[in-house]
Amino acid sequence: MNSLLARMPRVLEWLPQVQPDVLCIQETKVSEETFPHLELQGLGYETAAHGLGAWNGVAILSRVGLEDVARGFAAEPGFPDPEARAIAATCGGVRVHSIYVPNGRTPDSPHYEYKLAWLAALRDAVEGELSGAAAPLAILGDFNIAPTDKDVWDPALFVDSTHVTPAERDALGRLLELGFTDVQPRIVKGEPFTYWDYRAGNFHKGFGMRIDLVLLANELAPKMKDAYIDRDARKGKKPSDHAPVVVDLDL
DNA sequence: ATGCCTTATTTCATAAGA
Repeated sequence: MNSLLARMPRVLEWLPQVQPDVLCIQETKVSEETFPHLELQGLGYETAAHGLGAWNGVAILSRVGLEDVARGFAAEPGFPDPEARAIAATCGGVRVHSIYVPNGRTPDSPHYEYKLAWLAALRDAVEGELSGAAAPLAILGDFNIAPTDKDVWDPALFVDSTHVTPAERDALGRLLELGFTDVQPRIVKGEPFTYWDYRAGNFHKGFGMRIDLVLLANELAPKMKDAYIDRDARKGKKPSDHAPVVVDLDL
């Protein structure tokens, strides 16, 4: 979102147009009290938000039920206190997680160690949830990891940079090993990207990354009918720097 | 045209994003 409040005009246009049953958003930059619950409920969605204020913030919108909301997860690391980076709810028979993985900044930064610790703790929390889970899991959000070199516009520029290091990719791999599929959306204009920096005309040059992922429990993957990146949402007036990933499941 | 950073805040400068 890069601020839900700043993005509301786009959200109010996009939601009725695409009409997802469930929407997971990240970087809302808004507290739960200030979250625009009523406006979104007016479009037919239940809302669950987790936010502490100016930074981070995650939420789930659903029109197919929103039950057993959990904010954060077991043993979630902080910097130093836990931030608002994870929320989960059961929607239409799927246990949905909306997550915002710490950025990491640079591999020599304490924020990078925090990122790896957070990912390891998320993996453990998901493993715990899988034992005796009543509903299949889906983990969606801004992972701040490009899974492969194909997921960045110029891998040579990213050597030794955050988002592509083996440690980050391994952390994602350990999550996937629990039984998840990294959904590969349809390619639009030859790009698999979900994020383009605002600066230097990167969007128009095709300088992007695929860092917003949808991880489906392997049992859900065969039920997927379509997946695409809504690249058009990155265009126009006051867009986010990320584009939505849309996944269609036949449940 | 898709159009060359944006947002929030301890606000007119800085931190953060990735």
